Amino acid sequence: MGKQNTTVHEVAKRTGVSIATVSRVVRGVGQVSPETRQRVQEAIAELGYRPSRFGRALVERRHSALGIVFPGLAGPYYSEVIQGFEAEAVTARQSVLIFGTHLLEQSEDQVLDMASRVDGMAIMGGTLSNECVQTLIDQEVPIVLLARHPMPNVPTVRVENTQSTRDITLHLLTTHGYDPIYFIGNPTGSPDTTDRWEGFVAAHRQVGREPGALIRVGFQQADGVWAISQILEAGELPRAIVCANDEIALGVHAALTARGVRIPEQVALTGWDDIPMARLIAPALSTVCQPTRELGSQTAKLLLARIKGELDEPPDVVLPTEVIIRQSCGCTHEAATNGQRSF
Amino acid sequence: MGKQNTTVHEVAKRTGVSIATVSRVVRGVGQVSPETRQRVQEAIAELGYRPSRFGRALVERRHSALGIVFPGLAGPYYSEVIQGFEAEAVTARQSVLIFGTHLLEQSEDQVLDMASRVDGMAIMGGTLSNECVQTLIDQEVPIVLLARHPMPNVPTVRVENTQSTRDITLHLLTTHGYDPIYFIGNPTGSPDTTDRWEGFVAAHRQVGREPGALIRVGFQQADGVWAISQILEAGELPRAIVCANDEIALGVHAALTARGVRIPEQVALTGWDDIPMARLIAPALSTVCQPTRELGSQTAKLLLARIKGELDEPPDVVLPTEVIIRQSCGCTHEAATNGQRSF
DNA sequence: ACGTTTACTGTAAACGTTTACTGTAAGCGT
DNA sequence: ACGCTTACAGTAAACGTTTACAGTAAACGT
Repeated sequence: MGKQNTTVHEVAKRTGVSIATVSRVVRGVGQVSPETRQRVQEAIAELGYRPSRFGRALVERRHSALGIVFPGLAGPYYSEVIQGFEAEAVTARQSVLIFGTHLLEQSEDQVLDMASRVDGMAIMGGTLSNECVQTLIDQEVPIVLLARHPMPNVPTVRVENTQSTRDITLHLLTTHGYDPIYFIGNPTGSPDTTDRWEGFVAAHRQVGREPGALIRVGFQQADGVWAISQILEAGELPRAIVCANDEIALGVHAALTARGVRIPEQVALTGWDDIPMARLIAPALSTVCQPTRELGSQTAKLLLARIKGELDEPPDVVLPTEVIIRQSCGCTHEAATNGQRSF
Repeated sequence: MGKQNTTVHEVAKRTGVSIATVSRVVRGVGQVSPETRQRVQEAIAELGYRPSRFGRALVERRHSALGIVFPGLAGPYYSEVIQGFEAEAVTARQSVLIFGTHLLEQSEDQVLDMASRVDGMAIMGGTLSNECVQTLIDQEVPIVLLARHPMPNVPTVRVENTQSTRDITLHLLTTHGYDPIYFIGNPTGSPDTTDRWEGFVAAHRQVGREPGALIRVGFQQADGVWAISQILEAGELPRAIVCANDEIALGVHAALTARGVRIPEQVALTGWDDIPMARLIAPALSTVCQPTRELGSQTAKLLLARIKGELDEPPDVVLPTEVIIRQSCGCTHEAATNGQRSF
């Protein structure tokens, strides 16, 4: 709204009716005679009138907008989740305000600011400190946690991480007999990764082995490359690598390929997310598929219900994931399967 | 703001002062005796009062927020631009509302909606139809175009595309003598790509040759993979490939490597953007570096000036780019240079 | 002692909507 | 002709701020 020039009053004066009538025409409610409606609509068109969000929001006491705060990392995963969220919001005639923290610490103020522009917000992953989330709760901002560990009395939507990562790690350990297996990712960087690391450890315990080394890096392709250089600098390559997500795995794949290391003959590899590129590299990446889009849409649904006050007992929705076996783990093309559903 | 319970009135009543005084304390302007200030601040803390955006925005007639609409594609380029934009906005104490169109057509309504929540907006690339932009202009929404061809009377920020793409193409054509050279990307998909394709064609004309084939695909890694399968299906590989961006080049790189095609011995390759992964693949990617972050920050600066009405003649800012020669074009490590600045 | 400045605080009018309530005239059944 | 319903339209009071203006008391200079 550039200048916000025209108001109901001007439309009313021009048409010779009261502002109440104009308001009724604009919103299509109440009773207005066809000819009056017609005249008002003409005046609206001529003057280019658009109702001010200010006035409307003030009296309606709501913004008709949802917020989502996410780490702001590039990559198809985040993009997909947000699309799912938006799609659901749009059908409920709500706008979506996106805020990417870029993993910066000083973003608390900005989050609070966003809270004053929306009717409720979704908080994705470990983007915000628990104190910050608590502040939001104290201010009675309706929130739902997305891909984050639940907090008391807050609805949560996430995917099953531990069991599926345990399964895929067990696949490497027992089906293929690999040893040692490294984990690349930062378990303290996101709740999802925390759980995946836990699954990785659980698999090793289950077969009575010590978990392999943890290479603690970020979430992007470049981090995967960096991890490999770290590993090589430190000594030998492991027999297999479990990556916290596909982006890292893509970086690892590129780095290993660049150095002539053969996957999976020398080093086997798995990812997480099943992004489009996963099936396009050679060998195709064994990974875990999560319902990314549904994650977003479920979150939006819950948030909308929360705002309406329809949520009695805040649920902790855990969506199922699926281990996808391709070739990077060492399976042959024929053996590859899209089966094992976790949770 | 969940319930937006407390108002100035309650704080005022509790403290025994008028709402004007409360307002003065909150905003830190005007004269208030230290002890009154103290009492008011205590009441504010106790009641957890936070001023309502509604009321404030209504009387101040501004949102204190900037909007940015972008394609919503995954990848570090967009992420960087937005970070630059946000950084600048934050220093001007403005919030940023992000809207990703996801290249969907039906987004006009949502853009208009966003326009009613911000004081001005940046429009990135070919995300919006010209009609839609014109609607915004007609509604006197302050806008600035980002990585898009200028429109009359609208400030624009973009980077130099044509000349640098011509330069890097000429490098392949003359320094290396490659022929034929293909172009992978969609010239109608974004204004940047339009200009890059133009530079590609210009280079060929300049040496009296016909431009090689255009493989029209999207902007992501998967599109690069797909392009290679298309090319192979159609017949021979070209001697070199110019990609519209680094993401595509990464996909092409992965696809060629997977098929055992040697880069640059059999097929040389260049990208655009100089994303972090560009230098990390083997051979390192020759590309064009653009000041991504500055693109975002300049845009925000211009937008802020535009909103304040400080912009007399809307400028068309074109930021310089730089050809980065690494090894994927066929240069040896020694020959690699970070020199040739375009524009 | 008196006018003038100074420091502080309050009153009330915006800002642009929505909406409960009231008013008016026409239509209708008897 | 009379009362009752119905369809339409207007009045005015919110909603939660900011801010121009006015008011009051103390301090100060002469």
